[in-house]
Amino acid sequence: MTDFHTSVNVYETINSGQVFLWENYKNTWFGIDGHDVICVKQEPFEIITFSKEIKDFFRDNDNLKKILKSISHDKTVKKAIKHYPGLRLTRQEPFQCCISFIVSANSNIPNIKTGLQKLCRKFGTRVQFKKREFSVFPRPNSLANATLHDLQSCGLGYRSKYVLDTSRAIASGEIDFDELKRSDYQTSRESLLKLPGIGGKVADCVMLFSLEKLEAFPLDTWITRILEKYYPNKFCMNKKTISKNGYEKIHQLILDHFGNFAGYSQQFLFKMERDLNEKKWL
DNA sequence: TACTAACCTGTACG
DNA sequence: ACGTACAGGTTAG
Repeated sequence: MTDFHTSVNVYETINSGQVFLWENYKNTWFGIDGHDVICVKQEPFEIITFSKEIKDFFRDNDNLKKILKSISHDKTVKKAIKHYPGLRLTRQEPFQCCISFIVSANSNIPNIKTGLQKLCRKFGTRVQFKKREFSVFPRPNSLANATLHDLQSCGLGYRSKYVLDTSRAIASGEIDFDELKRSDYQTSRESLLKLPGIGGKVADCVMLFSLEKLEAFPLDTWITRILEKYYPNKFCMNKKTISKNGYEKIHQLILDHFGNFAGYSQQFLFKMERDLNEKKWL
């Protein structure tokens, strides 16, 4: 806890596929987190929010020592941790996280970022912070009352309909993120899967990055590739696309191997393999 | 139940 | 140049 700030690597964490609405100016990172803006400096470490709220966006209260020990059960994870010792999971505002990963489906990071920025500029309120102007993320109501046409104009493609209908479900109270935070993994997952545009992978992202479910392990194309490459035959990843039932079966095997903090191991593995393949971040 | 194609939209390759 | 493939998946059949 006391030496946390010297151990987190802001650059690595921002550039690990968890967040999209972050910009770097000189030695400072600015990020949109729901209706708030966060400003982070690495050296010396400093984190300030527009709302003046204290946020542990980098999850400084996690017992990292215990968690890293818990997930260090094979040489691949150990290597990834050694390579990215400052990589952390983030604790994000759930609505933005939810919409972000719906938008991320079958897309790429530059596209996702552009689409989300357009959403903010069109539907979010503008604020001044540190002599800069930001458009924060729209509230559920704003998107729920948007027209499909306006969402389309943000370049979201066929995901526009998903964003609209999911926003409506959240604005109406049909889905309550605070409740999902208190629920267990399975209950939370089943609720999320009812929303349009949310399948197993997106549900895991939302749960891992914003609903306190550290056992969530998003199974995307990269992780699938990683499991085939480094854990041959261990997780039965012989298929190109994972069926709904297959997803749950594999997740159980994942928990058996990586443990209850499997989500952390996913982040280290994902970061390592994407860098190895020189994929773009923010 | 298990598997496939279709899907908006940029951008990276050939 | 200009077409084609592909990108953090989900959904409808």
